[in-house]
Amino acid sequence: MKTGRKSGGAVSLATIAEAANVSISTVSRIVNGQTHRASAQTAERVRQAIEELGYQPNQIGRALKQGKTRVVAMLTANLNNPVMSTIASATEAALRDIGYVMTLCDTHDREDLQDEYLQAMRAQAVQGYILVTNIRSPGLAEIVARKEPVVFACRRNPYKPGAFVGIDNLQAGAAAADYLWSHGCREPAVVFPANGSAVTEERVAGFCARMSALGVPASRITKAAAPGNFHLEVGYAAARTLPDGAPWPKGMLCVSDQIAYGVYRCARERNLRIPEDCLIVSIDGSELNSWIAPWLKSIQVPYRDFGLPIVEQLQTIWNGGEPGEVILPFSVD
Amino acid sequence: MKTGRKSGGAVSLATIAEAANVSISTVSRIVNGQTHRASAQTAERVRQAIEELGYQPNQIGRALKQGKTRVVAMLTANLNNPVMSTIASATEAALRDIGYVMTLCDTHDREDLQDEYLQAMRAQAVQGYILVTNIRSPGLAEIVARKEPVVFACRRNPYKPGAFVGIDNLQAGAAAADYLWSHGCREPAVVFPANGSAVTEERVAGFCARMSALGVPASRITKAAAPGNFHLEVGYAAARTLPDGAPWPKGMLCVSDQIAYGVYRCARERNLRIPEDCLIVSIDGSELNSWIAPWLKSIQVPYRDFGLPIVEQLQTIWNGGEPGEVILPFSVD
DNA sequence: CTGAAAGCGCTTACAG
DNA sequence: CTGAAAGCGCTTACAG
Repeated sequence: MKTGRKSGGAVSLATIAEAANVSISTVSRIVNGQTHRASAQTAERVRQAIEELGYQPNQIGRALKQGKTRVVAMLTANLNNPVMSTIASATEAALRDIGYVMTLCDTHDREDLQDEYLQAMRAQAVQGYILVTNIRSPGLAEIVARKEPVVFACRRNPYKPGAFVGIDNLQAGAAAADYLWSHGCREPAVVFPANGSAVTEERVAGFCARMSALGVPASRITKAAAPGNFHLEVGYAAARTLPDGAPWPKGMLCVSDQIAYGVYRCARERNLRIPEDCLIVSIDGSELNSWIAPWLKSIQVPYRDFGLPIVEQLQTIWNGGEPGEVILPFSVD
Repeated sequence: MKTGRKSGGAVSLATIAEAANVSISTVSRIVNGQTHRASAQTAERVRQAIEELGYQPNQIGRALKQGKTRVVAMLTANLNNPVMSTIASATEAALRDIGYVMTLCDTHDREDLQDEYLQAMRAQAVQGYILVTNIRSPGLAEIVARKEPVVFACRRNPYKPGAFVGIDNLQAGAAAADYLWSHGCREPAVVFPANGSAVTEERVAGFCARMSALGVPASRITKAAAPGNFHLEVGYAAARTLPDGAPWPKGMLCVSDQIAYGVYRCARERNLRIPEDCLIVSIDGSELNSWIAPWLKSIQVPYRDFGLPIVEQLQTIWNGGEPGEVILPFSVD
């Protein structure tokens, strides 16, 4: 009886087959749970060999044959933003539950990096793409045109309607307006990125529309904006456009938590007390706020709950279905 | 002349070979840059076909043949911790620069999840593992025993010496002691996880040793600890063990930024002013501090610089070398 | 119940 | 300079 194992070689189906004195086909079937297609004896012998030799199926071989890698790529604009890392870890857990692995790429909001990763992931033959806060890019356009399975989170597919998980940003902006209004604020400000995405634009629009409905015309809303991709710096720079010396508006919407943090820094530099001098509302609801940003009122977006619907959308696409939009509820308190 | 492409099939080497009327071998060589091994004409014809048909090499086929996937797995305890996400994004960039892809897994500091991911990554035939803040687990012990390429960051390999990237935690603790001492603190406190890792233990030990050398005996150092994995909550719970009503120590080392945030919450609840009532020093130096935690003095660990040495260690291992420890400098201001 | 064979996409001696 | 062939580890009709 041979040792059943080439020295140095990894443990493969062939190793097990030899050890258990059966064909590769038989081992394969048993490994894949088609245990009833073999005699109890054979199955047992194979199981023993697997146990003894510590066999684990090589997914590369499997992937090549089946054309399915069980790998999904997530591209995100900035891992250091808690919004992204929360979505990432939630999605990863949901994928793991269905036996998939997630590869995570940080595009730094750069078109060239987004395309580079898209291409690298394609070369890895991933089975799907998840774009969290995408930007337009030739590579993305191509992926969409090729009808690859792709789900968008936070920001919609910029090229055509399709799978999306997010919140109603207009409503979130409106909720911020309600909150400030109910706290007596009649001349609010709104802080946002000058060259912002649809997301921030909608939040601003929803805010202004609701304020208007409440009797506060757009002319009485101070707009503070600044260019840039990184919201911390955008918030800071935007706040600095408010006249120094003059009092700030009594209430303010910052379109993201990070923007609010940036504004806070500026407020500190100007010796303003938050929230006494200016009530700041933002949208995101990062977990960290309750620990170190108690001065911030942040509308909670359930990013942790994005994972499941994202994966469900992916499955819908894989099954040939037509994915739609999943709009999750935010909460104000 | 045929169309050169099976309908529905993906573009493979064979597609290109047929289109350019050469053998698969030839296309393969050209794709891999062995362009001098073909005539200029042939090379040109192949290049054209590749261009026209949009061919991209399938890494799965390549991986199966070569036994190299160009994928590396990173396992991290908690993606939501900025420390981890910073290391992750830095490492990913460094890997990308050498043509590798990184898969990121969040173990939530759980032994079972760590092992599950280790196994999944092995099945994906990754070429190496990077463990950021590992914990002991049977699967990890096995990986180490099998001598798989593995690099540890922050926490050392618990099973034997080897590749490691981190800082000198004893010295960092000592630096914190110096800082508090130089600010007049003679009866400090130290806050840490009760069942902490070697990292936090060393920081505490370094702190106490230096304090002792400065003439502050261990008996005059208040120890506040609490169990748990999540430092925010650990810090909060530990701070609550300090007697309410009584004044806090004038200075305090929190072994991580997150611990400090937890302590801060408790301080707020007790109407203490930070840093006026208690000067808090921590170790990590997260970027966010300057924005929303100006009250915190944090010793900076250059997590962003971990990426390169981590990748270099991996390369050393791949090349059969003996990796050592890379100890990076922290900075106090 | 079981096995031989083809083939997924690629690389790599080897032969010409 | 170029191609035929073997083989990486797996799955899957197909035949017995």
